[in-house]
Amino acid sequence: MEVEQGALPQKEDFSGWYNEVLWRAEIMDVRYPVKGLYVWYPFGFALRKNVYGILRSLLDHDHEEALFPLLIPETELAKEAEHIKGFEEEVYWVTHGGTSPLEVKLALRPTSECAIYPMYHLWVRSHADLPLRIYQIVNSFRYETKHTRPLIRLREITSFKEAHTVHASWEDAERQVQAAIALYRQFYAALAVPVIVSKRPDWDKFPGADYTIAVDTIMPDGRTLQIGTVHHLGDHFSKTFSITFEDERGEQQYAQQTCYGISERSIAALISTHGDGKGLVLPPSVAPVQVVVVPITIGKRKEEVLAAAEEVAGTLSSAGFRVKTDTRDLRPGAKYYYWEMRGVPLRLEVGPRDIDAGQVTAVTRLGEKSTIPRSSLAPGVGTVLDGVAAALSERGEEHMRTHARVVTTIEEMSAAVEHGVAIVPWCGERECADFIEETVNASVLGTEVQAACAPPCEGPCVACGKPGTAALVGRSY
RNA sequence: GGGGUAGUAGGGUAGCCUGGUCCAUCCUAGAGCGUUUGGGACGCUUUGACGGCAGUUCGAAUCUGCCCUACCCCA
Repeated sequence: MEVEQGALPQKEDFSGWYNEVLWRAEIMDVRYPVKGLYVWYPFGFALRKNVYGILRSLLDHDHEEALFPLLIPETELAKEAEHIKGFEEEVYWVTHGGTSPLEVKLALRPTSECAIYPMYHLWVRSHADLPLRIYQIVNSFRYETKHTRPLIRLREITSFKEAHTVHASWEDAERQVQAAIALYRQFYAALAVPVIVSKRPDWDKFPGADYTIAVDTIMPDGRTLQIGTVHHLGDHFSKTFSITFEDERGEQQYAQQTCYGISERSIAALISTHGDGKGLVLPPSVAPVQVVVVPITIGKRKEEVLAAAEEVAGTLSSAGFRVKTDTRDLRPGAKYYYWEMRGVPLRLEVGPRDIDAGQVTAVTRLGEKSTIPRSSLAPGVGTVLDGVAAALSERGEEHMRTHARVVTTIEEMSAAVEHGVAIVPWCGERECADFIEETVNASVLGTEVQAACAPPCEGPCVACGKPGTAALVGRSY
C-alpha cells in the first residue's frame, strides 16, 4: 500500500475529494473488477468495527443480535405484493446450482423482511413472546442502475444493520419507532454527525410500510444523504406471513411490526462531515488510532528518543487508548501528513527537547498545539481528546445551522437548496410537491421535521397558498 | 431501452490508420542499498503492461471476430 503525497482535491469539489480521501486514507479500494462492489481496506475496516461497535452497544440494551440467510426463495419474496414491487428491478437472482437450473429461484436479499418473517411466524406464539426485538448486521444486494459510489450507492451493501421488532399493538409499535429514532440520534451524536429527522411523504415510504421516518444529514456540497430509516409496518407483513399471537383473552391477533436500518452510509457521513483538505478527521470515539507517537530521532540520541517514545505509547495503551508509535524510517513531516490523512485525533511528538523538559508535544488533528507533562500523560491526553470530540460536535452543528434555512417563498427556497436544505410550509398535496420539485430541482423529503436548528414553521403552502406545515426540501444523493 | 467512445505497469500518457530493436515515456508508484531526519529528503540499482478468448501471420499493443468492463449522450 503506497503513500500517496501531494494535496487532496479541494473539499469544495466534493466528489473528487471524497473519492480521493477514501483510497488515500485506506478506507475503500474501488478497483475491484465489478461495478458497485468495493473492498474495505484494513484501516477502513477498523473504523467500521469501531462505528458498528457503538451501534451494537446501543442496540444491545434491549435487542438481540441474530443472523438470517442471504438467500430468499422467490416464493417468500413474492408474498408481499407491494413490497416486491418496490424492489423487483433491483433484485439479484441465483438461478442455478452448478449447471442445473433451480426449481425455485433464490434472491440475494435486498433487505431481509422475507427472510426473517417466515421465522417470526414460527417464533411468535403468545403475547408473552412480545415485544420481540432482533437485529442483524449483514450484507445485502441491490442492482443499482444509477451512478454507484463507494459507501453511498452500492450494489453490495456490506454493513446493513437491520432491526425487526414485533409488538402486540399498533401503539406499542409506534413507541418502538420513537425509541429507534432516539437510538439513532444517540448513535449519530456519538459520531458528531448532525441529523434532521422527518417523515417521508407517502409516495416515498418503504414498500409495505404504514409510514417511514428518515434520518438525513447534509453533505458538504449541501445535498442530503439518507443515513437511517425507521418504518412502522403495521400488520401488512404479519398478515402476509401469518405472524399471530394469542392475547391475554386467548384470542389470535395479528402482530404489529417495525423495522429500521442503518448502513455504511453512516461512515460516508462521518467521513464527509468532518474531513478537511488534509484528509480524514475522526472523532476519538471511533478513530482506529487515537494517538500516534512520532519519535523525533536525531543523530546520537536516537536510541534514547525511541525508548522514550515507546514508554509514552506504553503508558497510554495501558490507560486504554488506541496508540501507534511510528518508527518508520521517514522524515517526521512525512509521518505527520500520513497520520493526518488517516484522521488520527492526536499526535504526540517526542524529541530530545521534549525529553529534557519532561514533556511531550501534543498537536490535535484540528491544529491545536500544546505540551503535556510526562508525569500526567494519560489524564492530559484524555482531556485533549475530549476537547477534539467537543469541537467536532460543535463544528457539525455549525454546518447544520448554516446549511438549513427556514423560508416561506419559492424564491428563497430556490436559493436555499443551492447549498443546503430548505424548510418550507407545504400543504401535503402531491401536486404541490411535484411543482416544487420541477421549479427548484429539489425534492420534498419529508414532514414533521425535527432538527436542532429548525424551529417549527407553519404558513401558506409555497406552491398553492393553502395552509401548510414544515416540509424538508433538498437535493439528495 | 437506443446510440457513441474507450480499456496499455500502482497512476498518467504515446504508439494502433501504415503489423517488425517497442527493452517507449512521465509521475510524488513498488523492491533493494546507502546517506538523511523538530512539517512532504536525496543518490544509485532494479521491477513492472498492452481488458479476455479465439483467429490471420514467419512475427500482433497494432489487423479480424466474439465476449467482458467502464464512461458519455439520448429516451
